Amino acid sequence: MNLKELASKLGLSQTTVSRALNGYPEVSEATRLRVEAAAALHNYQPNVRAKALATGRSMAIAHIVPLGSEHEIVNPVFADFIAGAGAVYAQHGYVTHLSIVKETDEQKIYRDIAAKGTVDGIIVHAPRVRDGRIELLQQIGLPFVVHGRSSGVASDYNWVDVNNRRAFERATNFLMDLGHHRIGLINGIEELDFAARRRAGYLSALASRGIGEDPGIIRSGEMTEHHGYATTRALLGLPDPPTALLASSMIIAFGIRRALDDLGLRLNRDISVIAHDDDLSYFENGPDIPIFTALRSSVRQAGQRVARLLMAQISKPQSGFMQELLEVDFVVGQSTGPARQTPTARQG
Amino acid sequence: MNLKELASKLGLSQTTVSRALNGYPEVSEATRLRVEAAAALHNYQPNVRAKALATGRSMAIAHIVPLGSEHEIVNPVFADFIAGAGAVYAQHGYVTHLSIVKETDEQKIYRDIAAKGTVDGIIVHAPRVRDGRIELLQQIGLPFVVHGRSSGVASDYNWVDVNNRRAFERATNFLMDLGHHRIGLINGIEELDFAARRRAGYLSALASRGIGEDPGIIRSGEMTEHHGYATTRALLGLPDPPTALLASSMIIAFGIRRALDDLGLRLNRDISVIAHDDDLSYFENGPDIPIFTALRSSVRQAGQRVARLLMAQISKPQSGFMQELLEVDFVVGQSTGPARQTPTARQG
DNA sequence: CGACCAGCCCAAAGCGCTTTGGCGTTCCCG
DNA sequence: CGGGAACGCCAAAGCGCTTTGGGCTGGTCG
Repeated sequence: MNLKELASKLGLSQTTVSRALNGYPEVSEATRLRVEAAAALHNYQPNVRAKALATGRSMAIAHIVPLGSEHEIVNPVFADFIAGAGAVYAQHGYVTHLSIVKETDEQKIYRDIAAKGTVDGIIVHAPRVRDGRIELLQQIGLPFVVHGRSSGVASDYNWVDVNNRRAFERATNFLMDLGHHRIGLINGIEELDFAARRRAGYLSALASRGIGEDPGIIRSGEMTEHHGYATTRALLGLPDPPTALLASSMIIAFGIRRALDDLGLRLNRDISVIAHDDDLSYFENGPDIPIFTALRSSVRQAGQRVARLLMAQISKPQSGFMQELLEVDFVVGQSTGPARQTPTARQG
Repeated sequence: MNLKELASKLGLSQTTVSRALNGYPEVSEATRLRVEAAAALHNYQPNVRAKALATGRSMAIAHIVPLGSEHEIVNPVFADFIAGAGAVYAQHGYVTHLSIVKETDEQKIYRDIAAKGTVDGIIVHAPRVRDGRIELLQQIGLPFVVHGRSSGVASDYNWVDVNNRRAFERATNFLMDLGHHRIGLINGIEELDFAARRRAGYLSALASRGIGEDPGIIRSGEMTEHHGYATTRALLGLPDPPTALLASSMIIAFGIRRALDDLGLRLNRDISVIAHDDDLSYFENGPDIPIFTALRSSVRQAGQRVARLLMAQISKPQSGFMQELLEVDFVVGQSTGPARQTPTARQG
C-alpha cells in the first residue's frame, strides 16, 4: 500500500493525502479524518526510503562505539546508554544506527557516513584526550553530541558529561577522612578522557593534603573484571600496599572483591573500596544497602540527555552549543571503613 | 558530489558512471578505471537514501532487543552479540539498526518495520516459549533469523542456537558424578526458551539417576547479579540446602559468589558452582585457569553465525531454512569439587 | 455587483540513484 | 565487401514520497 494507491482509493490527490497525514493546514478537517481512517484501515505506512530521499533527512541517529583498542572489548555500559537514548529517539520518530568499530577505521567511518547521508546526527562515544574526531565532525558539518568531553580540544561542541573530576576528588577525600592515606586507583585506560579526569580529581585531592603521586599504586587498563582482580593482587603484593582502593567501575570492583576473597581479606574491615557505579540495570549495587560505597551516575539517564540534546540541535541547528555536566550521587555502602594498619595478606 | 555532477565532470552519462562503479560488464575497462579514479578523487559516495529507493533494498538489518519485562533490564549479552553480527554485516555492506523495546510494543514494531521498509532483514532476540513473533514474521515475509529457538512453534524457520539442554544435562551429570545430589538451579526467566531448555536438561539428568524435581531449589528471574545473590541466600537458608548450584550466567555466578562470601562459605570446598559463560569480552572467566567451571559458548561468535545466515537468506531467499546448533565447551575450573556434607551457613 | 481573499485541492517537478531499452561503432567472418 | 553480433555508451523512466506553484470554489467586503 503506497501513497498513490491510497490516494486513488480515496479519490484524492497524493498531495492532499500526504498533507493530511503530515498535519499541514491546507486540508479540511473532514477530509483529514477521512484520510486518517483510510490510512489506518489499510495499515498505510509511508515508505521510509522514499520519504528520506524526498525530505533529505533520514530520521536516524548513528552511535559509533569504539572497540577496546587492545583486546576488542565492547564496553557493556553502552547497552544501557543506548537503551536510554533510543527511547528518546523513538519519541521523535528517529531510529538508531549502531556501528561498533576499531579505532583505526573510525575516521573513514565518519567520513563515509557523512558522504552517504545515512543519518541526521551522530553520537560520539568514549572520547579520548585530544580526540581528533571532534574536529573531524565539525568539518563534516553533521550535528553531533559527545558523551563525555575531550580535554585539549579548544573549540566548542555539544556534550553531556559526568563531573568525573569532582566525583573522584570527593571519593578520595572521603577515604582520607577515614584515615586512609595510601589509596590505590584502578582506572580505565587513561587515554580515555573520563579516566584522565578521574585521575586528575584523585591526584588533586591527595595534593590538597600534601600527599604526592605514587605511580606504583595508580593502574589503568580495560575495565574488565580481570583487570580489577589482577591489579588488586598486584597492588596488595607491594611492600607498602594501599589500604583503600578507588575503582573506575563496578565490574572492576567485582574483580577487586574476588581478589580480596582469594587473599582472605574482607571489604571494609581490611580494605576500603569505592567504585564508580554506572547504575547498570543488570548490575545493581544492592537494592537496599549498597554493597559498595559508590559514585553513582545513571548511564541510561546520560543516554537520554545526550539524545535530547541531539534532537534539539537537529531541530534548530542555530541554537548554539549545548553542554550538560551531571553530578554523581555519593552513596555510602558497606565497603568503606576507617583505616587500620596495613592489611596483611593471609594468602588463601 | 552526486552522480550527475560526477558524470558531467567525466563527460559520461549517469548510466555509465553508475555501471562502472557497480561492476557491471557493459563498460570498458579503460573508462571504469577513469571513473573509479574520479570517484576516489572527489570522494564520491552514492547517496544511500536514493540508492535504497531505486533498488528497493535498504542495506540494513534490524536487531530488536526486548526489554526485561519487569524491571526494564537490558541484557548485556547483546552488546557482544551485536559486535559479532555487526562485523559480518559490515563485510557485506549492511548497517545495523537497533531497537530496544518493551514486549508490549513488539508486535507493532515488527509490523511498522515491515510496512515502512526500513530494513532487509530482522534478527529476533530472546525468543520465548511459543513465541508469537515467529509466526508474525513469517506472515510479514521479511527474512529473519532467530537467536535461539522457540519450543512449541511447529513451523520451520532460521535459527542459531546453543544446545542448552545438552549443556545443562552435562553439567548436572558432572556434579552428580562428584557426589552431589541436591543441585540448585538459578535460572533466567523460564518464559524465555533458552531458560526452559536449560531447566529441561537439568531435570532430565536428575531423572536419569532417579532424582525427582524439587521446585524449592529451582529458581528463575532476571539474570542480574542481585538475582544470583538473593537466590543463593534463600537457597542456602533452606532446611536441606543444595550442595551445588547451576547458574544460567556468569553475572548470576558472581552474585552467588558474593552470597557465599557473606555466609563465610567457599566455592568448591563448601559448595560447587557451574555457570553458563557467554564469553563476554569484559567478563572473562579467568584468562588462565577458569574461575568457574563453566559451559562456555561465545555469544559473539553466535552473533557472527546469525549474521551469516541472514546474509545468505537475503542473497538467496529460496535456499531453504538454515539452522545451526552450537555445542558448548565444558571447561573445568576451580568452583567445583566433591560433595561433602551439607554446608552449614556460618552467618557472617 | 464585482473584486478579492481564504479555503481546499491538484498537477507536476524534483530528491539521486538504478535499470530498461536502444543506438551507434567496431569487428569478425562468410 | 556486407551483414550481424558484440561492445560501449546513453536517454529516459521509474522508485514513493514531499513540495512548489497554481486553480477552482464560495464567501466577504467595499
